Amino acid sequence: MRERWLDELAAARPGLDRSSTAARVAGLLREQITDGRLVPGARLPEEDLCRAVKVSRNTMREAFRMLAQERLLVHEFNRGVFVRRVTADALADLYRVRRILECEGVRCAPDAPPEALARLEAAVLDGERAAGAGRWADVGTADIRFHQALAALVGSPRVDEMIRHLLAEMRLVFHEMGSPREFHEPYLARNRRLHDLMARGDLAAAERELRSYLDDAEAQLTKAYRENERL
Amino acid sequence: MRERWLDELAAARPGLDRSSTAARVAGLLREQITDGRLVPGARLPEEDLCRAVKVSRNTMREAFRMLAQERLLVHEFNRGVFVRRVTADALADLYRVRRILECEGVRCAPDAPPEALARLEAAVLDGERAAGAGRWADVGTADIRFHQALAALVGSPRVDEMIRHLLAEMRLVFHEMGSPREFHEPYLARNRRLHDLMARGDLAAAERELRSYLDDAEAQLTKAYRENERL
DNA sequence: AGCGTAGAGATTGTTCAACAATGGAGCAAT
DNA sequence: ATTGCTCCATTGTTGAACAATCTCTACGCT
Repeated sequence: MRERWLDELAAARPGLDRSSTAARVAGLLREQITDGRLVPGARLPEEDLCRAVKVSRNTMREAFRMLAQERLLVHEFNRGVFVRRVTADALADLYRVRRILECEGVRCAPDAPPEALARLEAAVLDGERAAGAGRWADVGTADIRFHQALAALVGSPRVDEMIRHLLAEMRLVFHEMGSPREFHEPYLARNRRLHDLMARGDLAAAERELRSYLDDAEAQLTKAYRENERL
Repeated sequence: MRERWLDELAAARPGLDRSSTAARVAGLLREQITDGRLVPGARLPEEDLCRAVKVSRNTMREAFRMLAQERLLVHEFNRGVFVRRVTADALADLYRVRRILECEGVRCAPDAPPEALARLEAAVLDGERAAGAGRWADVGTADIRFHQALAALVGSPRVDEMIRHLLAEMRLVFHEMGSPREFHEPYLARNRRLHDLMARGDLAAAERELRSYLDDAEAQLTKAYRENERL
């Protein structure tokens, strides 16, 4: 192989690449959504946002498209864009795919580079620290980073992107039902156990644990959903 | 349950929903790309296309964005949009994800509805018919439909969408190296064998066959790629 | 010849203003 | 209460304009 460092430079280029204003606007909105300041179901009127961010309608619509593709927004023709409301069906599908990708991550753990495993442990530690300090929102963030690191063990850029979008949607689900504390707390210990099983190399047990973890979380969220739907 | 037929109507709605012109334009371009009339690497100048399709630049750019999100086009800032060239690395990643999704499809076969399995067999038959008639392009189409049906066994809308995009990219790969005949012919029999193994219920053997199938196809394409790269 | 520079021309990025098309709210009539 | 109608706000789409950036050519230098 010739000039490996050239490839590394080429790979780092898009990071330094200046982004279009639409992308930056999309970033702003994404932040508002994942932080929960824009609640699911909320409508985003073009003109109001244009005035707020001081961009033209075209670029705003461009930003909308991006976020719609990420499934954070839904675009209803001739009606406008809304923050996505994840239905119970979509939630089930979300977990179906999470099971596939994250379990594959567990199976790939032996072949994964050490940094990838280190990120996994870092996420566990971050979660534990945040819980100790009572920062429950950060516990949620660490949990998401944990599962992201899990899927990243596959070592596939595509899988990375999929799981990133998936977990961004999970944030929508969390915001739609509030109460970060009760929900995230019990999963802290399970993240830790899962990580330890993998570190020990017991992949079969790790996969079982992960499956049961996801089953429980899905059941809990689905139950909460059904109750919410009564409103 | 009350008013079941209402839900069915609601489910059928998006089909009748008229689409934006941007979406239709994107459809046109998508067809040109997957049919190979637009070769990978080709540049798509905004104004030329606007004049050809008689839409404004804004809507054309909107169409571009959709296809860029599907990875059929790449959008280089201040340089324009191009038909995607799949690199060797991207090809490897493509197969990595195909292995994950399609193998999962095999494992889900027992729980899949009969229609889904029927579509699988239909794709096999279509391929065999097309091969008998010497329509090699159609053989390729049937092959893609076969693998799409395979992943569809998972029964997940998300997986369906992923595999659809993945296989659309595979078309790009095929077009970049031409010669549909030699490439698709040997896989006809393997599709048939794979289907029969699954119909017989021997999932373990089916998964082994699928993995070897994908390994061989990837190796063959990668080899062709390395040779092409010398140009 | 090889290399860096400068400027012209072309293409893209972004904005703006306008009009058509559509959806939703209110109101009248039955 | 439901239907049919009108009016208004919002979105869909267009076309033109200007700024920013790239590409290419020509030029001058060593």
